[in-house]
Amino acid sequence: MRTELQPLLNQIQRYVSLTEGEIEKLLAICEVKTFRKRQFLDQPGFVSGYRNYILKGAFRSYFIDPEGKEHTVQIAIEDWFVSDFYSYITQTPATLFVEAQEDTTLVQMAYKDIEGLCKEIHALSEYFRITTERAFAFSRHRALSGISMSAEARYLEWAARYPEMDRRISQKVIASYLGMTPEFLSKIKKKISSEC
Amino acid sequence: MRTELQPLLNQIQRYVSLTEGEIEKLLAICEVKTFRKRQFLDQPGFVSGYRNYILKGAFRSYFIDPEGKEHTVQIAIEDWFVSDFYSYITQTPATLFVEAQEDTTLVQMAYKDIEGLCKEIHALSEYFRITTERAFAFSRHRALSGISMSAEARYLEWAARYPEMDRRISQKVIASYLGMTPEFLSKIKKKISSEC
DNA sequence: CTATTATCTTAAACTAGTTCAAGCGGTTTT
DNA sequence: AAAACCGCTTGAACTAGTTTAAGATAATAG
Repeated sequence: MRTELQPLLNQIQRYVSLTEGEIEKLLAICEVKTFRKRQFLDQPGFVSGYRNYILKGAFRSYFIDPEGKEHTVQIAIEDWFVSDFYSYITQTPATLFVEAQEDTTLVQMAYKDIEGLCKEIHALSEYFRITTERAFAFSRHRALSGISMSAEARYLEWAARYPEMDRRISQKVIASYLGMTPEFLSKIKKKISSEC
Repeated sequence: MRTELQPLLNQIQRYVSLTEGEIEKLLAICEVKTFRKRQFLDQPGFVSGYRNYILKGAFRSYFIDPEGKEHTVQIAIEDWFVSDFYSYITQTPATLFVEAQEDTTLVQMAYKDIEGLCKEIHALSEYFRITTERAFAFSRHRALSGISMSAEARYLEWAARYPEMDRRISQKVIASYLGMTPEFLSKIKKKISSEC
């Protein structure tokens, strides 16, 4: 077996158990790919064809609004799935850029292969049902707790929760992820460091 | 068969097909309940026990932030599912109020019954997998397209998309759903009506 | 039908965060 | 080693949306 795929199998088997035969079928649709820093995984105009599970590295997804401003939608490192999920689910052209922030290795599973296997393997369908329900619930929950927070509180909470990302990702990207200007984040960091 | 449950079956069979036996098992876990205007379906401190599918009426879910302000999270009418989804999924006490906006009839399916049936019936697991994936993708997509919009643009787009809700739901609730003060929404509506 | 309470409107003062602009180090390209 | 570029900082002017407050209108209970 390709041991490099073990992290993906571990992730899935945290939620469901697969038989030997099912594991084999799953591994058969997996492909490992590498991306260089600044390379795009998805980009506007192209349909997002894969679910991508990060083995090593970091990605971010972002879009550019009508006034030309960048908005970072997701920051993903090891053990996260990343893509323009709307494009993947609807199989229509992407609106997001999904860009490597470091040299990255990931596992790709094609849309049709996943859909086929979900129809065939009940446990896999359950894996995606359960994890997507959880991801949906958590994402809403997080969005809500952010709603009544100041920009400073949002940054402090996020940095405490994802110190690894705070270290590896540029301040400009973090600001656009947290919904503020880089200038304002700079001011916040100055204030924080002067306070303690 | 209980014909009042037909809308729910239609909704499910838009995505998957169920055998006669599967339909029977599903209907066996469904209960129809009615709520009076202003009655709570979920509230902070109590675990959300059901998936609720609205047959007739309207609900909204909201929370109260540390400064005492209400934020409406979801507005739901006929054919929508409604609950404190985070509480339902994690089976921990709710943080949201889910309150009837009109006298409402809905179908309730208990958490344990659903989880049991999803393990048993592959098609049902697929129904929830597919619809949750879509709901997740669409909710992110909508959140993004709202990000770079003014309060006025958000209201105009929302009202054009959900005219029915715009008619039935109070302006105060709509404002808190769209993330602005009722005063500001009032100004927007005045401006709109003076423009055309 | 009347009293009460909630919703909607309007306007003036206010603020969190943006925009613009300029300068500073570091790093990639030539 | 220069040139061009990128990310970070700093400050002053600005604005979309909030806050506060008070009056007008509508809904609901008794």
